[in-house]
Amino acid sequence: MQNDDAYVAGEIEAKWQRFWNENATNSLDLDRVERPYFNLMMYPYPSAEGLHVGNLYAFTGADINGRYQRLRGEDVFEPIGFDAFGIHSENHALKVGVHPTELIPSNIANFERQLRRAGLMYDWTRTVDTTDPAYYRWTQWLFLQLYRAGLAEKKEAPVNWCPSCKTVLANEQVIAGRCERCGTAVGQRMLSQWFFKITKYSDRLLDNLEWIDWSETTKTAQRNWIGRSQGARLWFPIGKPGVADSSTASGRERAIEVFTTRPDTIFGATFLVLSPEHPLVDQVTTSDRAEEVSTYRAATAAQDLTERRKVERAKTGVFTGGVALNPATGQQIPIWIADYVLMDYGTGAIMSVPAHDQRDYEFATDFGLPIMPVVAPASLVEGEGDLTALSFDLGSEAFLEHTPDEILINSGRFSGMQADDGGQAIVGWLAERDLAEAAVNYRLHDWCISRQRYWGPPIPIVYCESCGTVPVPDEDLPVVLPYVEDFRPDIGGVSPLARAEEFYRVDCPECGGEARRETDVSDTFLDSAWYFLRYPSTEFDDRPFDDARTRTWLPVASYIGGEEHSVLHLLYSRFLIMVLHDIGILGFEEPYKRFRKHGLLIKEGAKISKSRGNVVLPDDYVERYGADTFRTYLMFLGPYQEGGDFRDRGIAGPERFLYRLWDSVTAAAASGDGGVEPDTDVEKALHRTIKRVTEDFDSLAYNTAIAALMEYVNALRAEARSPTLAEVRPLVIMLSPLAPHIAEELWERMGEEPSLFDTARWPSYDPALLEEAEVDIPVQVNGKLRATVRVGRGASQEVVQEAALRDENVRRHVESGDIRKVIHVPDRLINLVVG
RNA sequence: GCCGGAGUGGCGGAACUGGCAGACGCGCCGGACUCAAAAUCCGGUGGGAGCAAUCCCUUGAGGGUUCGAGUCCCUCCUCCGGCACCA
Repeated sequence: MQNDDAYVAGEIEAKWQRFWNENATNSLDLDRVERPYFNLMMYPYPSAEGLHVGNLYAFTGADINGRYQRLRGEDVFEPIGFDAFGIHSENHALKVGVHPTELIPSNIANFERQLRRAGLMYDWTRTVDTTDPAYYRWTQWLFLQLYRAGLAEKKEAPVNWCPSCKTVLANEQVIAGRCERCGTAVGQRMLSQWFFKITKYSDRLLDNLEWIDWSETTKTAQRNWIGRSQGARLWFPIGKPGVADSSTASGRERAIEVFTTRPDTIFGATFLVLSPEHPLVDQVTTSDRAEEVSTYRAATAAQDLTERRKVERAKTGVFTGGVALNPATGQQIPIWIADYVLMDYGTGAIMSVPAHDQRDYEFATDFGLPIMPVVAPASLVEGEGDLTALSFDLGSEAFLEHTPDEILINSGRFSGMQADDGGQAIVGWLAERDLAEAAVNYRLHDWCISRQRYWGPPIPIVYCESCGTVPVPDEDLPVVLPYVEDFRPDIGGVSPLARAEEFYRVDCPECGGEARRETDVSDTFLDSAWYFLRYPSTEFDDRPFDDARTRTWLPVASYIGGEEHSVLHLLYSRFLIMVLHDIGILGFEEPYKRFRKHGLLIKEGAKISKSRGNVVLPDDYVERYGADTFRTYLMFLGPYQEGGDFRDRGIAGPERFLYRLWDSVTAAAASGDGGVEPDTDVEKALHRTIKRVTEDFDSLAYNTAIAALMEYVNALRAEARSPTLAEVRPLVIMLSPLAPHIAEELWERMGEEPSLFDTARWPSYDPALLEEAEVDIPVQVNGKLRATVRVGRGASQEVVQEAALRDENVRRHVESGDIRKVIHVPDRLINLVVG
């Protein structure tokens, strides 16, 4: 039989989406708010394929938080935008042969359609599109802010070069030696590029992690990326064989600087190794070794970066013929070059301590260099007389333990000291001759932001013969990206814009003379480093962000996004906001008050990817089951912050749940509250549910929140009567963040004023109702469960024990001996220990 | 190698500060409705022994702490993520 009142998702969802649009339900007056709550989610790259189920998973979880906070009385601002510049978009445009200026608008339109259909609470009056000149004008302005603050500089440096994308990449965009975008092995080139000096902020980026409220895994990833190492810089004077004298050696002139985390091992440094690219190589190389050295350097230069950085590879290297003085021992030690020493970490040179570094050990073994242990466990050298001339057998590898109970040996007057203390003492001692200082080294590099590509904001700089590097004046912004027919990248490392003469030929803003524009564009990650600042100020075209608006809405209250951006976007935007804070533009230095990563969605145990052919298209599911069911299903799959496994069959659960809930609520709407006595059991169940759902929503535990709602609906259905409105009204409110359309419809059918999100308030629970008058106490005998007894809440041990001993099964197990001990946890458990 | 996170039924996953392991859902089995099927509804469902009451086993493996361990400690294995010839 056809039920007129049946739940038809498609119709209901269309109805409420229309309602939200017509009534501007999801827009708010940003200047008239009491409790601003900026609910941010990572804006998508608008791909041609359309919205990915992973996008929707991310957005839905964030949207639920936004709707929940709104019901709790927050003034929630939930915007969305499009990260439409960048290599990703451009590569796709190249592939399909359509100009990005045509492609992007249609992709964005498609995304918007899909997002609207999915029932997200976006304020569509405030979107951001990074390719809009009204937006990137301010991206360029930000570049100039950094330039003026001395934090942007152009320098010749070895940079990562992707031969397929034909552009440089930031370190953060090189994953395991390969291009983040296309997977091609990345090489190195010396090019003149614009860098942002993010390394100046290393310590602050690290230190603030202590107090910001972020997912712990994301913080860890950032810590690893910044890679702070505590140690020392040491200088090894370059010596001519037979000439230099350790007793007089001092100062840093003509010395090789190394960084080490283990200055305590310097007495064991038996040779130095320079990176083949090191600038002092020519200086130390003797004429008889010159040919071999240059051959080796050429071979290294020709090598693939991925290949070079493989740990398992056998060590190679050559002797330069040069020697240096070990400033601690006074001995001459040979200087080698080897490609296992990297120019882009530390100083590009190392002191080699083969006894206590596995790499150095292998190198020394292969090339017959001396190995001298200088650190030993205290237990090993106990009772030995002269620690200054002691050795021990290393076996076939370096001794690396580095525990507090190790002492120095073979280390002159430092022998016998605890290793770390000794290290400090040695640094102090060498510092007297200006040959050492305590130092910190970072893995983090300056952020290379130049891209030799087309699809990005032109870097707003002009080069003039007489004035040099000249920033484009603010009033001349934006430097509009010109339409060029042929936007293909150039193998020679020049931007496509370098072929557009009408673009780059320009008068110098200072002297009016002939000048040339910078033809590189900036990295997409600069666009996304600040987009959230723009959302509250989209209507202002004379400023990037309005002061008052920014004070009201920022920093962001809640940010939710994928972990893949732990070290790219999230690090860059923290850096940028710190800079803007320091130059007095912003009043805060961390952009996101709370950040939570969402998990990864997989399908039937496998990663979702195009190559696997298991891509899930949200449109199909939304069409078939409705957005509400699909949203609920996605959130039910597993803990939101850990991800879930998408299985087609599973969607039946949430689907049935919504049908049953619909039936219960429409039945209540039909019968009303009249004539039914309040049922204390149902009431208690309701209050328990409110507590659980509230706590779960606070911690983004949507899967268990849904389970709690299911249990409550099951409890309602177990009653012989129809539920009352009082029993279902809070249920509908709690459901609404998950399934907003059906909730609106039921809210209206219950006689309430739409929109629910304006007229409803999140329910509260009465703690008194959570407490049962009687509780079931598990009874254990020797830790094994033997019965449960029902006693009054707060019953004493005597009462519980007596009740327990009335149970036949318990008596049987106690019979065997005396009760020696009783563990009673009030209202929880009793354990009789029988011996 | 270093740093994080995780291993629980046939499956996805629950379990607060150490206190009834397996919530909720999928699937499966049985029943009702139906000429039949789908849908829906009701009941069952970790493994083993037993007619049953009940008992034994069970949270990656092995030890330990405890009256009591999925949860804490030690050793190990596997998987996922980050970093990685990083000095």
